[in-house]
Parts: sequence; structure tokens; C-alpha cells
Amino acid sequence: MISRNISGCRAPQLDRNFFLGLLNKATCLSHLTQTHAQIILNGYQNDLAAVTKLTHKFSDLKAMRHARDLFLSIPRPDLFLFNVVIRGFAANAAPFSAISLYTHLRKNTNLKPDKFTYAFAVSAASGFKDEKYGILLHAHSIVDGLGLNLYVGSIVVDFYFKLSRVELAQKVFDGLPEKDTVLWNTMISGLVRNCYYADSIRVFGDMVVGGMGFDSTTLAAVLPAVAELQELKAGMGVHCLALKAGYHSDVHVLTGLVSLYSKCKELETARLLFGHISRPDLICYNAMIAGYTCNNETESSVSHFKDLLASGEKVNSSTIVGLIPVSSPFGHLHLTGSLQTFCVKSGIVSHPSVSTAFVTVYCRLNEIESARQLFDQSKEKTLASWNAMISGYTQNGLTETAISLFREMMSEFSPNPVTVTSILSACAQLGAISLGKWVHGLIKSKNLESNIYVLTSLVDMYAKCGSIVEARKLFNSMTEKNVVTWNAMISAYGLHGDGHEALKLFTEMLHSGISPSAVTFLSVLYACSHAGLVREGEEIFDHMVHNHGFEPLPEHYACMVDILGRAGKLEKALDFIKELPVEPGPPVWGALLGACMIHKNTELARVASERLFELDPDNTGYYVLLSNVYSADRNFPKAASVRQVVKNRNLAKTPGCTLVEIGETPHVFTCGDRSHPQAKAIYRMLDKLMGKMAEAGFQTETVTALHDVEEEEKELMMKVHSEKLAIAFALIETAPGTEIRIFKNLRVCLDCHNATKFISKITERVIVVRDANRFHHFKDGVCSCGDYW
DNA sequence: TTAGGGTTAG
Repeated sequence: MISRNISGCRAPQLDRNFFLGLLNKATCLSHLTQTHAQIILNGYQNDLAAVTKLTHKFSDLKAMRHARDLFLSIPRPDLFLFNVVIRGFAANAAPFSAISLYTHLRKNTNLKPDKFTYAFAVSAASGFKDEKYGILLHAHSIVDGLGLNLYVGSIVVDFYFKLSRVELAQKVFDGLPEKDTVLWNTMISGLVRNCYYADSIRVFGDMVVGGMGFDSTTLAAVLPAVAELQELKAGMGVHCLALKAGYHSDVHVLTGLVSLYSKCKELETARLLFGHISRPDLICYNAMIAGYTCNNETESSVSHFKDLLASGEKVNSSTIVGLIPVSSPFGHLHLTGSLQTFCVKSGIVSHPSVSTAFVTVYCRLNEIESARQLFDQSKEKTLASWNAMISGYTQNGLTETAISLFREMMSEFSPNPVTVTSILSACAQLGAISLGKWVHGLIKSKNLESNIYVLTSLVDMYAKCGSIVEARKLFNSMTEKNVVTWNAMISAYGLHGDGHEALKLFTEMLHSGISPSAVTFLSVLYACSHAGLVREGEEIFDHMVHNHGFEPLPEHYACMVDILGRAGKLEKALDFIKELPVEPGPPVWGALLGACMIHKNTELARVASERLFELDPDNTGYYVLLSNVYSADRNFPKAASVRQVVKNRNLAKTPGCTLVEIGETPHVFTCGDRSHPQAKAIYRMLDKLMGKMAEAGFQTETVTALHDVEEEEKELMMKVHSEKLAIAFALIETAPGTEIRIFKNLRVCLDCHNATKFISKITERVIVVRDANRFHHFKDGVCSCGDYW
């Protein structure tokens, strides 16, 4: 075959192998197009081997248009060429073209797809949000007898992981008769990417114990999981395996180890390992910088950052994120500001993960408006950005804003486990059970039910919304429970005043082999305090210090004061405070003040509050508590004068409000609220109730008791509290005999507590009240708390 | 076909 060059002269025909060799060497697009031209000139444009190699090269250089045109120029492409082009589309983010070509191959040719066709087509299908294409391809591969092929199987497993269909990935993995290291590695990394850390470690264990050879990829894949769970012992095991198998100098493994030891607070080891990396790349540096930051050694992280900049090495968004003091923001406001300036100047602030980290810091510093501003300004919002803002609101108590932002997010993103746990936390804070149930439905439809965070939040939400039975049912159904899961269930019983059940569960937890945390003891102690279990509380405290070697935190001391104080042992509580090895802080004195309110001890209340006003002068809660102590002692003028201090000093009070759900609609009432459309009927109902209550012997403060109180303050104190309004409204709106559930954001006052007892008797209703502290179940004029609130 | 660093949660 003779070809002509452009001038029309005969060109000497070159050997096709010469071009094939030339193609192998082509490294850039211009080089490749030149070779392409020469191939045409020499008449090899229909040579399948040359065209296939060219197509392959074009797709490697992201020139899919050239690759496609070449493919179309061949009248009868073979399977290999089809595969090359499908692979090219898959690798160049053109899933639709890849799948179309696959469909064309099936429908319009006699060619039979092989394992490569399926592997490339399935990997293309992971580019679609819709999982149906991949599932269909998987089915086709089974029909074609390739369902059990190791190569196809590995790609299918990876596909299901990319779409977060963890259970399907697991099923395919289990069904493959032959498994190699790559497949096991795919399984481990897929689980890690989907936050199934404990499972990935388990699979790694199965792999090693089962005698399957592992490589450096295996170790590098499992290390982030171990680091995330801060499983230092398991991490050291992985480190030993790396040493034994000779992977201890592998840069991926070493970086993973640096990160692991940093997260486990073993900074020295991390530093040592980092020093052993001969030429650390940017990722190693980033791991080390983040390691210093999370161990609160910001000076070292900043100096490493400066070294990087001085060396001329480019930094990236991960470097910055690792520098932002997310875990210990307080005291690092200046650093945060400087970093933000750097990021704005360099333009790196537009990177979604950077702005997300800043949003998080500002939320933790309670600078919620700055956070929102940053969030609004960020052009490219990821799911993590939304999650950071939503959880920022819930953690700052702005639950309703969190929920409305969540609704906004839903039109753009599908929620992940982080989103739903944040929203469930908002529901739990609000007592919004209808929304909580709706989120539960959403969790089922999104297949998020196997996530331990999600399930624990559901247990917490049901318990805090009053459905302890539902919470326990879920808890029992969980196959995997960690310390936080147990803590949630134990504090649920504490919240409901069931101290004995909490203690029983605590014993069960110890038997199950889960080590208790400081929070566990706090939950058990709270349960004891709410149930009046003084002896048990003292035993647990002793157990914690002597058997478990925990150094009590200020919260533990406060809890002990609470236990003694609520039980009326006020003097003993004061002695306990005096003997503390540390200076008692506001929580300890606050607990004593709370106990003084229950037992109407104004003298000791004065002592406690004097300390509190010194230690935490801007906290209005303590003024309110002291005022309530005086009110409980019917000393209204004194109560009013304490409230006046708050007003004179212009301190912000948290307004009290009560929520009640009728059907699925929440209704919120504030003190003296007349804004509700049915306000008239509500006040009529209250008048009727007050009459009946008076007949039954209920005493409320009279106007004469308030004669020394200033007019404005008097009006406020006479106003009807939101609890009573919510109960009256529920009585109007629900059928006789229906249980009433209300949620108060602050602690219920003595007057409302007594009134609710009377109302439950008069109306023959069960009334469940959740306040900032716990649940009260009122029935037949008695409260489950035994007035022990 | 698989791998290392960072941000979001109970």
C-alpha cells in the first residue's frame, strides 16, 4: 500500500511497528496529533492496532473528542476497541457516553461483552447519581456468566461503595468465590470512605487472620479508620505488621501512622516517624501540621507551615484546614484571623473545605453571625458546608434556624449521617417528636439505619422527646453499641427519673465489655440524683475514682452536690464542697443553689449565689435561680429585687417558652402570650381551671404578697407562665383522656409544677412535662419525680 | 480495579 504526502509525492512507506513504537512514546497532545497525521499519510488509518493505540493515547490525554472521532471512522470496530473507548469515557467523566456505547455494542453488534467491558462500564456508571445503570450492568454481567469474575466483582464492589450502598457491596464481596488482595483492599477502603470504621478494621483482621497476603495499600487503607476511632492499640498492631512485612518505609503507610499517633495524642511518636521520612511530600507535611494543631501545639504547626512556604513548596487547602484550630478554638482567635486573611488574599478561602473549617471555628466560638456570613459568601457549598452550619446552629441552641436551613439544604443535597444526627439533636432539644419521626422515616429511605451515630441519635431523640419505650426498642435492636450509645440510654433513664433502670443498664454495660467514659459516670450520677438514690450515687462516685482510676471533673463534683442537695442533705453538700481538692467552680455552686430552691433554704442560697455572682457575673441563670428560691419561700419582693439586678445590668435573659404538639403541628407559647389565634379560649380555659384548682386546695400567690414589688416587675410576675398556657391549649384541642406532652426550655418553676399536679387530677389526664433538666410524669395529682425536681 | 493529609455528627 502506497501513501502520498501533502505535496503529492510518494512517501516511503514506513513500517507500522515503527508507528506503534512512536505512539508508545507520545506524552503530549501535539506530539500525538503529529503522529496521527503521519499514520494517515502512511495509509494506516484503517489499521485496527494503530487506531486502537491512538484512541487509547487520546483518552489518556483527556482528548475524548479525538478518540471518539477515530472510533467512528472505523467501520467494524472489534471488542477491544469498544473497551478502550468505554474506558476512556469512564475515565474522563463522560458516563453517559460510556453507557450509550455499551448499549450500542449490545444491541447493534454481534460482539459479546467481556470482563473488561463490564469493568469499564460499571466504573462509568458510578458517575451517575442514579444507581439503576450500575445495577443493570451488574445484572447483565451475571447473565453473561461474568458475575463471579474477580475483576468485574472488584469493580462492582467499588461501585456500590461509591454510591454508599454498603450492604450491596458486602453482598457482592461475600458472593465472590475467589478473592485477591486488591478485592480485600477495595472492601477495606470502601468501608472507610463510608465511615464504617469498626467494620473496616474487622475486615482487615479477617484478612490477616485468614492468611490472605496484604500489601502497603492494605495498611494505608485501614490506618485512617484506626485513627478515626482512636484505637491506639489496634494502630500499634498495624504498625508492627508494617515493620514485620517491610512496609515501614512506605510513604503512604508512614503518613497514615503520623496521623494515627497524632489523633491518639501520641505526638512524640508522630514527630519521630515524620523525622524518618526521607523526603516528606506535601501530604506528609499536612498530616504533621494537622497533628500539631489537634494536640494544641499551634506554634509548631505554624512553624512547619512557614518552613513549607519558605521552601517554595505550594500549600493546598488541606494544609490550611489542618492549621485552623477547630478542636481548640478558644485562645486562638488571633491565629484564626490571620489565617483567614491569608486565605482571602491567596484566594484559597473559596475552597469549600477551608470555608467549612472556618464556619466550624466561628460556630464553636459562638460567633454564629460571622459563621453565617462566611457560609453565605461561599460560592461552592458542599454537603459538609451545610452540615457545619446546621450543626453550628443546633450547638448554639438555635434549633429552629437549624431546621429551616435543613429544609433549604434538602432541595440541593441528600442528607448524610452527619446531617441527620444534627437534625435529630435539634429535634431532641426542641422535643419535636413529629419532625423526629419524619427524620426517622427519611433515615430508612436513605438506608442510613446501619450507622451507629445515626442510631444513637435516634435513641437520644426518642428518649428526649418522651418516648422511652421507643428509645429502648431501638437500643435493643442495635447489633453494634459503643460507649456513647450506652451513655445515651443510661441518661435517658436518668431523664425519666428511673434511677434503678439506669443502674441496671450500667451494670449490663460493664458486663458487655465496654469501658465506661467520664460521661458514663456523669449519666449514672445524674440518674441517681433524679431518683434520690444517695447511697448508690456515693458508691458510683467511689467506684469511678478507686476502681476505674478516673480523676473527677468539675461536672462530677457538681453532680455529687446535686445528689446530696436534692435529698435535703444541704449541710453535707456544703461540707463536700469545702473538702474538694480543687477550687469549686460555677457548676458546683449552681447545684447547691438549685437544691436550695427545692428545700427553700434562703440562707445557704445567699452563700452559694454570692460565690456565683463573683465567679460568673454575667450568667443570668443564677439570678433567676436565686429569685426562684425567694419565690419558693414566698418572699416575692426579694425575688423581684434580684430580677431587677438583671434588668439594671442589662443582662440578656433566655426567654422561657413552652412547646406543645397538636397532631403534627408545634405550638410555642411564651410568658403571658396573647398572640395565639385561640388566646381567648385558652385564657377562658385557664380561668375555669384556676377556679376548680382553688376548690381543690391549690394556693397561688396573691396580689397582696407583691405589695413591695415595682409595678413593671409585678406585672411580669403575675403573667401566666408559658407551661400553663400550653396545657390549657392542649386541653382544648385534644380529646378527653389523651396524654398531654409539653416541653419547656428552662427549668419548670415550683408554682407551675404544683399547678400541673392539680390539673392532672382535675382533668384526669396524664401530663408529661420535659424541662431543661428532666421529665415529669403527672398522673392523679402526683408527679413521678416525687417533687424531687 | 485498591492506598496516605483536612472540614461536618451521636
